[in-house]
Amino acid sequence: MSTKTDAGLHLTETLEDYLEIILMLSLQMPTVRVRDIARLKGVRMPTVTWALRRLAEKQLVLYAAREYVELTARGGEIARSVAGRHRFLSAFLVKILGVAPKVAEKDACGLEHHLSPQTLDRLAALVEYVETCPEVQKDFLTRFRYCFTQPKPSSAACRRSDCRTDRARRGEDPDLISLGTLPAGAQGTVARVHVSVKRRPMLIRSGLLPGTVVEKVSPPSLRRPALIRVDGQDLKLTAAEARSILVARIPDGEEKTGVGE
Amino acid sequence: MSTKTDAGLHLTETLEDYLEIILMLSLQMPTVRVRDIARLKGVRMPTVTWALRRLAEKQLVLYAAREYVELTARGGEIARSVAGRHRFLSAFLVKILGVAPKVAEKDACGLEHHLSPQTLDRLAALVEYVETCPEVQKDFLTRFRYCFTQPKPSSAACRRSDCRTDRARRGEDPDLISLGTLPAGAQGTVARVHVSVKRRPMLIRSGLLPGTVVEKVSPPSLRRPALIRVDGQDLKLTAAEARSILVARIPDGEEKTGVGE
DNA sequence: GAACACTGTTAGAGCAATCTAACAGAGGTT
DNA sequence: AACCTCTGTTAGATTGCTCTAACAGTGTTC
Ligand SMILES: [Mn+2]
Ligand SMILES: [Mn+2]
Ligand SMILES: [Mn+2]
Ligand SMILES: [Mn+2]
Repeated sequence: MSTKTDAGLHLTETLEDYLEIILMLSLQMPTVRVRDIARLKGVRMPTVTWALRRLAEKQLVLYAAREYVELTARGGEIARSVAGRHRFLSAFLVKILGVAPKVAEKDACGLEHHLSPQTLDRLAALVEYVETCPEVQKDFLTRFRYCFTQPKPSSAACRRSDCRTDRARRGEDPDLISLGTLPAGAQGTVARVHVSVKRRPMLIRSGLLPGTVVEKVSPPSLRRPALIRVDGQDLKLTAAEARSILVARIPDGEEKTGVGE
Repeated sequence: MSTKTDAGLHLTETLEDYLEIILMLSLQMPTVRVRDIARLKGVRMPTVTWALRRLAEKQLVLYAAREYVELTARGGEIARSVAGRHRFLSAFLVKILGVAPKVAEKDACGLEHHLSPQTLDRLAALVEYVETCPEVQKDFLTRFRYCFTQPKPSSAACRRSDCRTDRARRGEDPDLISLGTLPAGAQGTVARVHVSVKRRPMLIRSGLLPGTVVEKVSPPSLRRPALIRVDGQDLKLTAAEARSILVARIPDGEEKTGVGE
């Protein structure tokens, strides 16, 4: 029964968070006080007073000075929607991706304000798919963890004749090639960063994300460090890292220019 | 070679966006002008002047009044990192989730500022896994689309003896039960919202996300509309919808209270 | 009943990010 | 030389969100 009175109501991240917090508190305690909101949000009380006035103006809370705070029907609707996205995202990060709960909690609370209905729907679909489709579900997550939680990239755990990553590293995959063997001047799009769990986040942060176009600068070698260029930035990799990063080679003549629109 | 001079540099979303835009422009044109930044960001020129001064203070751009703008080494590093997240997220939304490119573009630009390194790493891992692991990859995305793009929930496309969703709807799955047959007063966690592509986003937005605890209010029936409660909010479903929403039943005595921390 | 503790509001300030209006420089036109 | 156009800056106002300092109400304690 979502009344279509949405007309031009733009809530800022901050105000959405206040609504979410008021909902949380109203489920935990009989009455919601300014003090509790302030504590949970990590701000001072006058700031909460300010926010409550804004929310009351927009008819999202019932608020009179010095009285308890209550969500209106509309406010509760929005609060539940924000809280729902928060809970869902947090669960997705922890249960599917394996992010640490505390980090997931914080990220979820930042991300929750930037998901369009369509993206939310599709992300929910992915989770439903992974968790209910038998062909995928049998051990989708188990294998995921198995392949991405090994401390060392070439640990025996992942040495399987049917593992595409390993086959590519042995040069047996027609479509993937390691950065070690990619010729100088050639380009590829990153497909797999199969390095130690320790070093991975650092490389990821340097821009080695799946789909990123990289150019090999140094000549191919399995023994020597490799120099590559990603988004116009030079990056030096150890020989082992270069061997463990797999790319889909871009044919000569179809070179891409970094960040292009 | 990321110098660890990160010490206490908190960039706001806005300033990150300016850096990203300056990088884009510097790759498209020989010199970056205030005018172009303003146009791309959708703001007026004085606003850009203001932003450039802030960025220059933080040593992220080289900027002198009336001169062309350039990223410093540090500024370029951050800009590439933001642009990388943007590109990656956008590709994830479009290529994996199937979100419309325009929507994906906008969402990505909002989400890019709220991903911790760990979450980014794990999300990248998921993409690498889906795209390179043969057991999963063979037709992971094909099946995903196949199961979630059908206009009608019970279209023949998804009627397969081994499809868990269909088995559950026929009452043959031990762990999943439809909201139609869930008894009054019983609780379950949403596992699958298998309704028409048209109606799905509306239900999703009403809070029917995977993992959400719902309570059945009306008695079980395959023919009559169902009344359920999600996060303390009542929701009415058509009989067909109720039959197509599958939940994992929560045993009596282990009831959960909505949003709890 | 006076002192104290706790909660919450008011007043006033500051920073981030945006706008409009007005002005300044630089080049091209007549 | 005078004028026009394009670009960019300055100045000043505005909105959102936060703070501190001071004050007000309410209840507890001695
Ligand atoms: Mn939030
Ligand atoms: Mn939140
Ligand atoms: Mn952005
Ligand atoms: Mn962006």
